[in-house]
Amino acid sequence: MKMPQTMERPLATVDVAIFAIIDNALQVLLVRRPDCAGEPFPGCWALPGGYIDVHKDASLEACAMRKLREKTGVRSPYLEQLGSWGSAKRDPRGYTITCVYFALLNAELVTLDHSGKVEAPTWQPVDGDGVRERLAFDHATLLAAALQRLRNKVEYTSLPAFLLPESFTLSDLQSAYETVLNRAVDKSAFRTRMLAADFIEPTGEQRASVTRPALLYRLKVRTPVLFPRTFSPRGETG
Amino acid sequence: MKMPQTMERPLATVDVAIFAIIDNALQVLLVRRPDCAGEPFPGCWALPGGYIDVHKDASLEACAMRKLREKTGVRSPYLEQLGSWGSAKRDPRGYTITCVYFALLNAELVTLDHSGKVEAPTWQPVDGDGVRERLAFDHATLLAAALQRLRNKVEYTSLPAFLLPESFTLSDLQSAYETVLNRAVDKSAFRTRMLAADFIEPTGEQRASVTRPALLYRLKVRTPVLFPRTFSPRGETG
DNA sequence: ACAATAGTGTCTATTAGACATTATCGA
DNA sequence: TCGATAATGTCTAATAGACACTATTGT
Repeated sequence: MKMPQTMERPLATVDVAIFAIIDNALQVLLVRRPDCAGEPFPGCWALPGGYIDVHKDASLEACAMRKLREKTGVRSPYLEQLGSWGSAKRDPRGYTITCVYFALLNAELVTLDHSGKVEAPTWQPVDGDGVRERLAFDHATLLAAALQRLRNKVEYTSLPAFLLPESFTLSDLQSAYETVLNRAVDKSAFRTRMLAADFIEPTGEQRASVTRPALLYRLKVRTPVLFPRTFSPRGETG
Repeated sequence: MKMPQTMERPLATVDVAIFAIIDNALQVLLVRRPDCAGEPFPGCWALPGGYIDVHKDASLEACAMRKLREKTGVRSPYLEQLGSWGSAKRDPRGYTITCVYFALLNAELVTLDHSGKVEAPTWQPVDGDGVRERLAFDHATLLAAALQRLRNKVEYTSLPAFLLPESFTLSDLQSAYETVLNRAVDKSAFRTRMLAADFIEPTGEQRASVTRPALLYRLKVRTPVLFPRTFSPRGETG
């Protein structure tokens, strides 16, 4: 075995798929690749990300958190490692490894860097397994994997709660589930399940409305909870 | 942003947690670190792994497969990416990133490299969240994460089937589940669930025995299936 | 016949899902 | 009073779990 000092080292990056619900639709934050000579995929849309800085980033998660904070200003989103991709071909500049994270956050907390630069991050609605725009590198694959993980987990976890503001109603929560799942769920079963899972608690406040006011809830725990079953219409098993 | 060519690149490795059932116990394959000057953790137990070879390893999974094949001779185990860990401190030689995989295989397929070298791989029984021996680097953390993922998934997937030989009885399968879960499961419910999940099929053969012979089954699909519910004793929800 | 394991049947508590009904607000 | 949404109640089909029972082999 060669010594590590003489091994040819792959490039290492971190990319982040940042999701939020905007206008009742699941959206993902994208940036534009720089349009300079020598840069691959110039002007193309891509997931936010970049090289790991071995001096700044104490860990992979810290690196993902840094990139997320740089683009959105948000400091404490839900952040989960999705997986890593590595090959000689995914980047024309050579063998690269990317560690991909996905984040869920409430869009109201985001202050986008609207410096007017063309690279400025932009929300794009999710359409099927990705977005309408063509993405740089293998980012379409990464985004599809993130969406698959998200939709899969939403069936049996409290993840959509992290797309909501601090306090929310059960109807808000149900709407978040329905947006991500892209289908309606039964109200009664939904409420029973959410309350049984015991991860939210009433704030004591109500939300005023032109109709009957709804009780407001907040998260009891910052970590997602798992439900013992998946959502499934009657009769389906799996 | 610095150019990639001038960026300080972290070292990139792949480690594999390889599990099998031996003597009715879950065991993991470990190697010894070389006992040379300059090597960190000399003579210490560790997960099999090593540097990514940008010329040999077309992808991360190919790299994991290569390391697994080198240690066990097995070519088609169940292999799943667990996650990646990276920091400046996990290896005294500098900032490293490791992509960790876990593999499930049938111990009978394995031909260990018994060259007599002290680095030769050895099966060690899983004990709680790890093994009795102290592990090099942060491998105790990696192994604990692999065990947690495995045990978690066993509650709602067909993963234990990959620990069995080509053909097996339902009792074999149940035993594999019970070994990994470290608890008994009800026979009737277990059989109903396995057959309903429709991922195994009878081979048409029976296994002769001193008692009533059992029907043999084989996997219908190479990929694991998900059950709509977790195993759970009556009344528990979660 | 017996021991031992394979495989099935029965019963019940639980609960998801479907949907109807009631509650509470502003206008 | 009415419209709209919040919240709860009722009914039923499905099923997991517990456990008893039957089936099939070698000795």
